[in-house]
Amino acid sequence: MQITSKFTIAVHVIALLYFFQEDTKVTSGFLAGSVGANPVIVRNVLGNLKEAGIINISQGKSGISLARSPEEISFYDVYRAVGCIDERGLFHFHENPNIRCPVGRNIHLAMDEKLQKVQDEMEESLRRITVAEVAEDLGKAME
Amino acid sequence: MQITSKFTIAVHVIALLYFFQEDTKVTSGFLAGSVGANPVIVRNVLGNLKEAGIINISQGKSGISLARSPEEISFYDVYRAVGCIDERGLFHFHENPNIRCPVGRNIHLAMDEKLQKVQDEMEESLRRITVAEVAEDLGKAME
DNA sequence: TATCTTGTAATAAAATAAATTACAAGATTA
DNA sequence: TAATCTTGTAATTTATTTTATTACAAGATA
Repeated sequence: MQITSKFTIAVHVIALLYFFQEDTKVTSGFLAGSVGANPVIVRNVLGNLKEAGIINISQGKSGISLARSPEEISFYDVYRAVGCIDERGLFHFHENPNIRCPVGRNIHLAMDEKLQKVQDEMEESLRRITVAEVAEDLGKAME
Repeated sequence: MQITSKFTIAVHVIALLYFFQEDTKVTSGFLAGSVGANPVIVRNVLGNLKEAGIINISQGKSGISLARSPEEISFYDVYRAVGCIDERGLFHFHENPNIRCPVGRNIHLAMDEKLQKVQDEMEESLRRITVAEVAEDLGKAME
């Protein structure tokens, strides 16, 4: 299992905006060209990012742009925006434990809190990284 | 995306062994009955756990049993044993960034280390939880 | 008004996960 | 030793999820 590529696509898109929004009218086609994914996928990601208040979308000459600076965009913000994880959580619990078995009847209860903690800590890790750090590394590599 | 249910199945199986191995000849059929999954799925999980040195498998009257105590089995041990995450890692990187774009060319490099750190920290969280804690909570719930 | 772009629905294709069927081989025990 | 039970595993199918594609209406601009 893996976290959907919508997440890395979104970070890639934000980095593109950071480097190109000043000089270029950025469109979904331009972004899709660098990402190497279908423009509709990119447009969906863009819709998610807009809804989360991370970017502005305009069909006019201003094009697509960042709504806030990369320092203010954490990996967690992006991960939430693109809906990496739904209400079912990070772990997939097997569906049909036998309730006539004392272990089967209680295993969900006994594990849920622990699995939630792992997920919470993972999300905490994502909060500690910002897109600014990616932009910085990109800046160095692009020199 | 979600981590495969093989993980929760494996923890469930280990808990069953803890509570039943003394009194019962535990077979894959017995385990599958409590888990509510196909016996072949359970047998595959059992094979993984055996390979990791977590359980013993015998076709004789001793049946399937724990090779070490629940205190010595962390969630990480189980997660590794059942191969939740392959060499590609927790995050799915989009496959075709455009190498003619300076951002597309370097985005992988700029993100990899950060994503790896998130994964490492998630695995560290898994190391801090043992199956003994699950067994303890089960014991309480089963009273 | 002609053109470009976004938003979105509907499908389709690809990848992954889980279930199922089938059966050979190991171990037991009667 | 023969009959039975169980594991290990391959092959196949089904279900689910992810990604791509096609199509087009509607917004914005020049």
